[in-house]
This record gives sequence, C-alpha cells and structure tokens, in this order.
Amino acid sequence: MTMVRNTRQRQAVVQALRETHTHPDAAWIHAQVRGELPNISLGTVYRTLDALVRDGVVMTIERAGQATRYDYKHAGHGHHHVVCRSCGAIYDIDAEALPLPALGLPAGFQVQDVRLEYHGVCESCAGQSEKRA
Amino acid sequence: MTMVRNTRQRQAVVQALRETHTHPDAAWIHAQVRGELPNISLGTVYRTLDALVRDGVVMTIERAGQATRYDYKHAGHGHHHVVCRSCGAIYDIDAEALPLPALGLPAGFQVQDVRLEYHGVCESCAGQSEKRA
DNA sequence: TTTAATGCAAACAATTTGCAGTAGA
DNA sequence: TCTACTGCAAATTGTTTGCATTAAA
Repeated sequence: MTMVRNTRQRQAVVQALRETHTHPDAAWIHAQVRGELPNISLGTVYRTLDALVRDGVVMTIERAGQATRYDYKHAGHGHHHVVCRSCGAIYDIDAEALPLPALGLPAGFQVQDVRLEYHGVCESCAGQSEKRA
Repeated sequence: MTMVRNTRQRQAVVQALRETHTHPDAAWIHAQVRGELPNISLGTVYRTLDALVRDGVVMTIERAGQATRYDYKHAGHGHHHVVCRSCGAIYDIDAEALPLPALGLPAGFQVQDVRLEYHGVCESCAGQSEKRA
C-alpha cells in the first residue's frame, strides 16, 4: 500500500551520496544536487535522506548543534567512525569484525543500525587548541 | 592556568545526573536543578554539561533535531545504548567487553569516548506504527 | 487518474553567544 | 582582588511542517 516513487530528486541524492567518499551534510548534498536539479529544495533533500536512512541504505553521524553527516553504506565496506570533537572531521575505520548485536537487547527490539564511534581530538587539533566546527 | 571553579551550579548538575538512572536531556536537568537553585539558567546547564563531557565524566546520546541525552559514567558500569528511533526511548546494555579503541585510528588521534549504539524500533513501537519522539 | 513527492516559506526547537554583574579562589 | 562563571535575552542554525502543485505509476 505504501508506494514509493523513484523520483529524479531521489535518484540525484542517492547518486551524490554514492559518488563521494566524504561524509557530507544535507546542505552540501543540496548544493551538489542542484547542479542537475536547480530547483530541488533543501526540504526535499532532508525528506529523501530520512527515507534512505529508514530504508537502511544510508547511515548518519549525528552531533548536537552540528549538521548531521550522511554516509552511504557501500556494500562490503563495513566501517566505523572516528569523530574529532574540535574540527568535526570524520575518519573511517575498517570494521575487522562488526560488534554485531549483543545479547541483552530489550525483548522485541528490532535493530536497524549498529554504530561504533570513537570521539576525541585529532592530531592537528590537539596541537593547537583550535575552535569548533 | 585554566582554572576550574567548583560552583554550586556545577555541583547541582552533577548531583542531578548521578541521582537518575534515566538519560535526561538538558531541559529535564534544568527543571530538576531548579528545585535547589531556582535561578539557574538553561544556558548554564548547557555550559556545565559541555564541561562535564569534555572532562569525560558524562557521555551523550545525540540525535539530530532531538534534544541531546546525558549519561553520567558511573564507575564500573560500562554499557552501551539501544535507541528507539520511533519513541526515543533509550535502553542500556551492559558491556561485557568494551569494544575498545581499534587499530587503525588516524595517527595522533586522542580517543576520549567510545560509543556503541544500537538503533532501531522497540517492541511497542513496532506493533503500532507510532509517531516520533 | 490517483496520490506520493515536491517547492516554498514559515515555524520550531535545541543550542550558542554577548555582555554586564556575581562569586569562587 | 582577579577572572571564571552566571543569568538573561537575543541570535543562530539545523531540521521540520503545512499547503497548494507537480509528476510518478
């Protein structure tokens, strides 16, 4: 019943995510996609990204106040994230072994996404005491 | 040189965090602490929480758009979080073995916090298709 | 045709910030 | 005393939403 439409906007957002190896935010994706669809709205980008997250195609790195960063789940490339709290840089760590669903989950809980994040300060930020990003 | 003062506001925030076993947000903590310090501002609560996170005393569960939830790191109680994307409920999972810092971190990166989160839908939300929280 | 998805703009909500006054050390 | 911290209020900023319109199926 819930029918999903394969719109050009959705295609463009997915393509933009596939093509980058960074961890872009909604505004970056919006700017990117505008190259092809000049009238696409930021609202649509957000709605599309939400749908992709629900579908499990994309995962997020979320920080209070900061813009959410999106990460297309390329097949086979399981990885975790290293987040610099100072400059906001995000690095990938290949997931040798995924810390898959533990025992002890609440009864009936359906896991959609497992995220392992290392938060801290990157080398250059540790050197100088830099500002936020 | 950077001197930290042990103010009553800071004490009250820490105490409030210690006393609860939930994962409160800044507004809840603010309301709580007002019992003792009626004039404490929400801004101060935020600044204090930021400091506690920097000190490694408190960790956060962050969700875009949603209020950040704070979690006092009780000694010995290593645990991970299970987050319901629908109702926002947060459950704890005891950390049998902490997935400690992996090999493969960027050179010079100083890890301050490791977080393992299971995102998905809790049992009751899965039953009905409920709304966000 | 049918209705999910869009663009636009306004609305929201969480968080941050500037500044003058307060209170730890 | 000295200056980190506070309260207040205004300002930011990421994200969401209502609604009339458009375009997939």
